[in-house]
Amino acid sequence: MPAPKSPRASTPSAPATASPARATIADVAREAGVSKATVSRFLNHRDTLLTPDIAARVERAVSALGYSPSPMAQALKRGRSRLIGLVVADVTNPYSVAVLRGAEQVCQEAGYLVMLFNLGNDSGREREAMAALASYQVEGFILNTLGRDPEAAAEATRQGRPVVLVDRRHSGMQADFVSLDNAQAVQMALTHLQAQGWRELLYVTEPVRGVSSRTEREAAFRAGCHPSQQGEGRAALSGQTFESQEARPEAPDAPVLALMAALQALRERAAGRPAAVLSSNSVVTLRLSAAMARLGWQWGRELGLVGFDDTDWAPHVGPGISTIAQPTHDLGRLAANCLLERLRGLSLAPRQILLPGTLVARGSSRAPANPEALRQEPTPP
Amino acid sequence: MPAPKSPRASTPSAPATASPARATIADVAREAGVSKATVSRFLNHRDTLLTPDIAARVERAVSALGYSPSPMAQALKRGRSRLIGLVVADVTNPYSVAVLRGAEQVCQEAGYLVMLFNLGNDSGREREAMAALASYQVEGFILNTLGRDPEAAAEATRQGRPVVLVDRRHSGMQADFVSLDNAQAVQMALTHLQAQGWRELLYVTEPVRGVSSRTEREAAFRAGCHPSQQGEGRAALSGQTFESQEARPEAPDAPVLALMAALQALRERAAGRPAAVLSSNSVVTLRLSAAMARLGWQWGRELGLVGFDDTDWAPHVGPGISTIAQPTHDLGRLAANCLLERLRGLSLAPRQILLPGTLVARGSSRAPANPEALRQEPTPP
DNA sequence: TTGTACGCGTTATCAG
DNA sequence: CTGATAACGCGTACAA
Repeated sequence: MPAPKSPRASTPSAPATASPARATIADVAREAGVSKATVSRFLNHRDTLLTPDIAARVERAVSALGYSPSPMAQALKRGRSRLIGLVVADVTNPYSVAVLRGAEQVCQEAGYLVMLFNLGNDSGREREAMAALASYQVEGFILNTLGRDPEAAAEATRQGRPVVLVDRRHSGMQADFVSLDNAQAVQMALTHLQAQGWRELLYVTEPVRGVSSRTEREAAFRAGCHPSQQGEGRAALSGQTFESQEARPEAPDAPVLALMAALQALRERAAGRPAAVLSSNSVVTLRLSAAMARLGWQWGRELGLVGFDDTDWAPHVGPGISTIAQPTHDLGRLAANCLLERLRGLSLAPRQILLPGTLVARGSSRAPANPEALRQEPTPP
Repeated sequence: MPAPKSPRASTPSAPATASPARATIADVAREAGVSKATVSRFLNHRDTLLTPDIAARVERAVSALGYSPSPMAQALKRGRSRLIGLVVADVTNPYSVAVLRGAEQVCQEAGYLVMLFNLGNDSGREREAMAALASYQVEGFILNTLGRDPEAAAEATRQGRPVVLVDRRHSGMQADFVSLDNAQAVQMALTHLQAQGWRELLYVTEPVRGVSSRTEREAAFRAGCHPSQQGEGRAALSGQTFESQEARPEAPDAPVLALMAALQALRERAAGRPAAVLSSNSVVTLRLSAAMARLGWQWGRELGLVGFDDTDWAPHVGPGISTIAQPTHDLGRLAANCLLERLRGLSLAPRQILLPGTLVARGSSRAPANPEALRQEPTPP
């Protein structure tokens, strides 16, 4: 048996002590005394029977050299890269992180790796992100972006790679969609607030700007609140919507000031009836809390509160913040699974997967001290 | 001028309406009527002068076809993949996310993409993570892991790829290290607590288990607190350390119960002198807050608190939680920059970059009601 | 059943 | 200055 030639002998200038660079399929073939094709078959088409003798030799060589095929070369050859592109509007958002976690887990289990692209809230770069990811031959996309870049939709379909949308729909895009059931969630929150005796409501959201989840939540709120019917005898909720501005560098607390004004207006409108706020996500909830602190008010006393997103700090702010918990981890897992199914060839019309939220009741929405509203009939006549 | 041949004409079975798949360098060459080599040179070696005529033709062809080279093929050819591997112990940790953000930003600006691998707190998979990333030819690693997998260090040096460690050192690993200056940060917190009049201290940390940042912080705490010198006339701080257990599924609130006991012991030990807690990170801070709530105690009243990590919710818990803010974003940016410098060929001994923390004083550490301790001399004789 | 030869998209080398 | 050619590591028709 001939002594195996030293690997990488082709470059004479390389020092003999060079790191034992990755073994290639050729190395394995040489070591096992077979052809590259045989090694390749052994790895990819185990069903095609090989002579037990040969198979054993290859197997031994593979483990001896610690060989594993180069995904790069594989991708080049067969187009499949075992890579998933994940584009996120803002990694700072705990929601996005949870999705990332779920998706990454599923992908890893399936032998895929996730390439992350963070937009850093610069939604204009969505197309750029997809192009960058695509250049690495990612096999599909999971998009948790604002969905406001029309070019992104075009880019996706043009590339012909499957796409799964998480939380935000993209107008012109044919794709699976995974999200919280926003209508159900809002309705659940409203029912809870009403049952607790809160009557006058304010929905606080970031600027809607066509972002689907924001639109849906606001619409559900409007539908659930009979606006300004406070004259009637029914125990109906009345409510309004307020768009909290983004924080701008020049006037960092302008949004808080605006929020304070809105909260004061809310209580005036309520005219003694218990008033509460529904917050569209955890960022808004924090901003609201800042406004409350500046006003010297406390959740559950001057105002009630239910907020989207059950963060880990929610129990510890004020009397505990009541939240709508999203099954974020499952959303991420489902998104990844959808994508993997498509990659396995599943060809269905775009699916919609809507998961219900859960209400976590805490102090911020407990029955208000003023029992006035409770004298009303809870059920319509 | 001949009509350009339809791309991908080689496969007759492909439908004519197939998506216009990425243009290759061959397409450009054909379009421009030059050789592939010329196109390649035009792109990579602009310094090598080309005939203006030819250069113009190539340029036109490139933009006409919207050509951009395939990083995959480039990686295959030259080993460099323009990929950075980022391994994170736990994406759920806001600290890790901040690092991720900073690093990703710098990498993107430099034309690199980040491949993320989340360990999900399973530190045993560190080696696996690095191997997976390495198979995609990542050019270097940023590691924010526990640093307890000795094989990981071996793997890294064996691969000969540059590594930057963030926040946690790895014992046997030759690598740049970027982190908060833990000694400075702890000392700063202790000085603040002492100045505010807190005398008996407890340091609460997750189990140290050889994790470098935990070790360093605990050591700094011990050094800054003269343990149990309460008999002396000096206004020295005395303190102890407590390791908060991990939450286990069977007994989810066992850690909180243990914490409650520890806090009660602390106050007994203090015997009337103001007692405060230093928390090793935001997760521990939250657990501490849970214990406080169960005890019916409030930060800044029954106990003082300073906690590592200035999260966005810190101002809104209780009277506001005093924190040690880490320059997380800069840490991420610096880590990435270190790596990029190494990739550009910088060959220096491993560097250590320690950034100072900032104290954000809030209600939880304001001077305690009991002014007893304030009568002591603030400066030693 | 196994080996040979080619091509995936690039880049580097060597002629011309 | 430019073009042909080989090679990177791998998978797969095709031939043996």
